[in-house]
Amino acid sequence: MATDQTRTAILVAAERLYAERGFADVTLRDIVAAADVNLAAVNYHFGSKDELIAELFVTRSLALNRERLRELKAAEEAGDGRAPIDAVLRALVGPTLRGGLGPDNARSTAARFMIRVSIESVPPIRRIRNREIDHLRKFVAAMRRSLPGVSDVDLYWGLHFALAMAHQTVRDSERLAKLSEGQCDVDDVEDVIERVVSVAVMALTANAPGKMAARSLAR
Amino acid sequence: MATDQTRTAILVAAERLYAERGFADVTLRDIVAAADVNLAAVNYHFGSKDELIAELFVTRSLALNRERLRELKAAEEAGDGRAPIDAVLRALVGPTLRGGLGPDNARSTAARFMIRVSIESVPPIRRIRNREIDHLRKFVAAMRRSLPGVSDVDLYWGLHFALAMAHQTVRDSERLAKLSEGQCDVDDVEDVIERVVSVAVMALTANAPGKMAARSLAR
DNA sequence: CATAGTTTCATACATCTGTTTGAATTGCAA
DNA sequence: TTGCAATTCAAACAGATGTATGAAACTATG
Repeated sequence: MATDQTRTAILVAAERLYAERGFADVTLRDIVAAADVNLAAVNYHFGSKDELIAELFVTRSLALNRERLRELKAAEEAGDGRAPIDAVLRALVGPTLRGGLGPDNARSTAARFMIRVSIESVPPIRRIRNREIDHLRKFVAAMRRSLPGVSDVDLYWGLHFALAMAHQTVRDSERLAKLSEGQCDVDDVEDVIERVVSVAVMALTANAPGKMAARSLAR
Repeated sequence: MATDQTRTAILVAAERLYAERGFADVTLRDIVAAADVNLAAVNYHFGSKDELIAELFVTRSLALNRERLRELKAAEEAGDGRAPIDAVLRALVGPTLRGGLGPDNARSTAARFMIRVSIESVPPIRRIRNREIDHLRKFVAAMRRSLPGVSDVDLYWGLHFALAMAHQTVRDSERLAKLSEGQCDVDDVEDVIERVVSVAVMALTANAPGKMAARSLAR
């Protein structure tokens, strides 16, 4: 039995390589070299390169969604089914940021792999990725419960912007670090989370009661 | 002379294909087929595939930066060297959003190409891309003039978030459209610009006077 | 120990990639 | 028209890539 040593070694090596260098220039031979297994092992255990990628993605995708929903549920239960909006947003962007930022050795390859996925959009994944919509809808619902006065359109935009900020921060934390010459500490993960969440909260609540408040300000 | 018909045809075809399908799976043969020229033409006119990509990127990058700075200058001149913050941000994200959104036939392939670049980070481009930092610094300076009370760190984060929202909106407007079942109209470009700008303005001004206002709210 | 099933391995295969080559064609000046 | 340089073209090249094959090695069960 041996717990599928080879299979596991391939999965680990592939995820690390994809996370580091992207899908474009990681070959099967790179993977098997890193995993120290035979070239044919990938096709034997997974069928094809695409199926290997798909399995990685499905696994990580489910794990990320599970973690998000776990945090959301905890927040909603603490508030009798209605979580404060910042808690909802924290459950949405927290897992991604926690995994993707921090000192190099602290970042999970899993999270960086997921970022790659969200960036490069390789064919075997594009098909699976539609399920993400259903997952996000659950957060829209939680946001609606939290902010009954806000229109759906604004909720969608708020969620969209929150994810945008979280993603871009993980994807290109290097540019921000360079631009700010180290003044923006992207390794202080909890601070980053609070920044993203607070901006998203403002976006959602600014024009909640009176509407048009901040919007007209920006005209 | 013939104004380099072949050269131009290649550039046009390559930009369109890269914008549509990304760098990963667009081959030289795809490009020459779309441009209706001989396979060897790319190497004859550009030297290599990488140099073709680099030329496209440099051209578009300069054009985008020029347009941003033009809008910034116009705004600052209108205000005696100090533009309101929303005008600065509009100059930053406007050109990108205007080119990358709107009905299909209105989107410039140039803008979509630039989005691809910002996503996929192919080697020949990664080297050139450092100049972007210098360009962004000019906007940080303008933001500092506009909001003298805001700390540099907050300015950097504000710029970062503004670009994040703009980019993600162009990159994945499809997901937002699907999620909202068409309720979020990403084709209304000016509305999108105002949304992005207004959120970024809030992020920058919320804790400007008293500090900690919104941050503590989100705790 | 023998045997059946699983897994590993070296190797080969077909295809696709960017690039090169050298001849053919074109455009234009003398 | 002639001659020369610039451009186009078909063809080939070398290298890399994902996959397939069939023999070898291993594992565990009877």
